[in-house]
Amino acid sequence: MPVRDEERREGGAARVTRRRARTRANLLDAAFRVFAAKGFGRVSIEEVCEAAGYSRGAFYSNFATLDELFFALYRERADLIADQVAGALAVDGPDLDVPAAVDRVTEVLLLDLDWLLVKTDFLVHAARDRSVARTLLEHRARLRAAVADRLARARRHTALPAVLGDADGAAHAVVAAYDGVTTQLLLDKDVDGARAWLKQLLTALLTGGEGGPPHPVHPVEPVHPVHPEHRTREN
Amino acid sequence: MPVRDEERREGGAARVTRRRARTRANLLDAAFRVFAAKGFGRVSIEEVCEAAGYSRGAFYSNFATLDELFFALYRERADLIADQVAGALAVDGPDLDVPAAVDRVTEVLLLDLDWLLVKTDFLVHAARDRSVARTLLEHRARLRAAVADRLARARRHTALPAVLGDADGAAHAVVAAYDGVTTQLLLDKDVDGARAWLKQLLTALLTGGEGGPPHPVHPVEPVHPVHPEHRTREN
DNA sequence: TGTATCCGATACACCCGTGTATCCAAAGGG
DNA sequence: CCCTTTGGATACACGGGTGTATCGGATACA
Repeated sequence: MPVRDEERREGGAARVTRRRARTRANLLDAAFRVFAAKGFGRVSIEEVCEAAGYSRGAFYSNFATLDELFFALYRERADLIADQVAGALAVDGPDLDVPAAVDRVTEVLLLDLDWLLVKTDFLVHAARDRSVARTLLEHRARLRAAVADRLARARRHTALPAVLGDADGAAHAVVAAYDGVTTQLLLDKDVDGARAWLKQLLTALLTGGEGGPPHPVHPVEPVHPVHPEHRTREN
Repeated sequence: MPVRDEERREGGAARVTRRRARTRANLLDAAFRVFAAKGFGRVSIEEVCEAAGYSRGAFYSNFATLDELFFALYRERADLIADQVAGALAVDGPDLDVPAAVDRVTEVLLLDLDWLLVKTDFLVHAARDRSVARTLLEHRARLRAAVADRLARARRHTALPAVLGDADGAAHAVVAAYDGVTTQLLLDKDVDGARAWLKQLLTALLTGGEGGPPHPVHPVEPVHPVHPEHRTREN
């Protein structure tokens, strides 16, 4: 039987490790592609292996189950994005330029449609598994905390609307807006529109209705004039 | 081979129909339960039939594929809810009491966690199928139109914040808020908290920061003091 | 370079779900 | 009340994915 990571040589680090790490990464990459294309629920272990150019032996040598791989995949990418967001929030000095920060964060969050697909699959998965849900909630809490922290430090400049409560409440609102825009984006696939719309929403929430965006892009538009193939006029 | 609905007797309506309608309804009901419990991706035709107390023959006599059933199921329930929302919006006279309407709509939208689960599954499904996505977008557009219409008629009383644009923009924002809150709700399962939070968000969006809710319930709370078994303190 | 170790490929047995074809019983019309 | 039509059950053949055990080649260290 293959050994997997548990209980390697006690003395020190594993011995081979290099090849192993590569194939593990390859499997994760392939899985991402396949999951994005067909959805977690419709994917078999074989498909992942085939896409990665390995046989099932390689898979079982690195993961016990497809769920485990999915979890690892999510963790990896989610951490990566969390870092990017943190970076986008940290650019300014000690004080915060809200609209600029909103722009930067929006850019990062709505970058890759495939990631949003996979992330949503993972949400659905977590919604039915308490332990998975817990870790997902922790991730979100971390992100939210970063936002809240940043908002709190900027508070003296632009006062937040009272209805949202403190900075933490505002951070919750930011996340909710992000999730809401994501949902729509998954359906109409209009990334640019979603970005514009998210910026607008965040501005509305954080400034309490003042300071509309410089570009009066058709605010919320049903029509999608952007690149993709053909679009329905009814969104 | 089973016949299915296509091309029944030309002269008039089908002949038996009664039994058929019952079993179809039963299948849909059972499917809803099973989908909610395990997720669309992890459900087989057999499981649905077993849950409904039928054999696979019954299924293939009523549906061609599991996707078809899923689609029918979604349509049915979504229409039902759309009606309820329309009802909740129509209660007031010609003019609108915004906070009251927000309460009623919130109550309807966040009623059944199982429905939210299934709905999200359907979203994931639609995100990868253009035609399915189109019909889902139409549903959403209808709902949004109802909201926008209602908001437009109430505009003279409470002016909407300018950043959102017209009533249609505001309606978009309402939907986004709903979706965002739903996402969080799927993870923490705190229906009451989600309701309160949605009300608050909508109020913030529609009144532009004025008129906080009468109950100063812990605005956005991480801690969930409500009924369910045991909760993590970190949400 | 030799060699012990590890990793991934291959082969096998198995189960589960699918789809179709056939058949029996229930339902409704006359 | 009979008889035609219809709906759902049963039987069958099949494909595909799973998990495990075994084996040969690659890899890192001395």
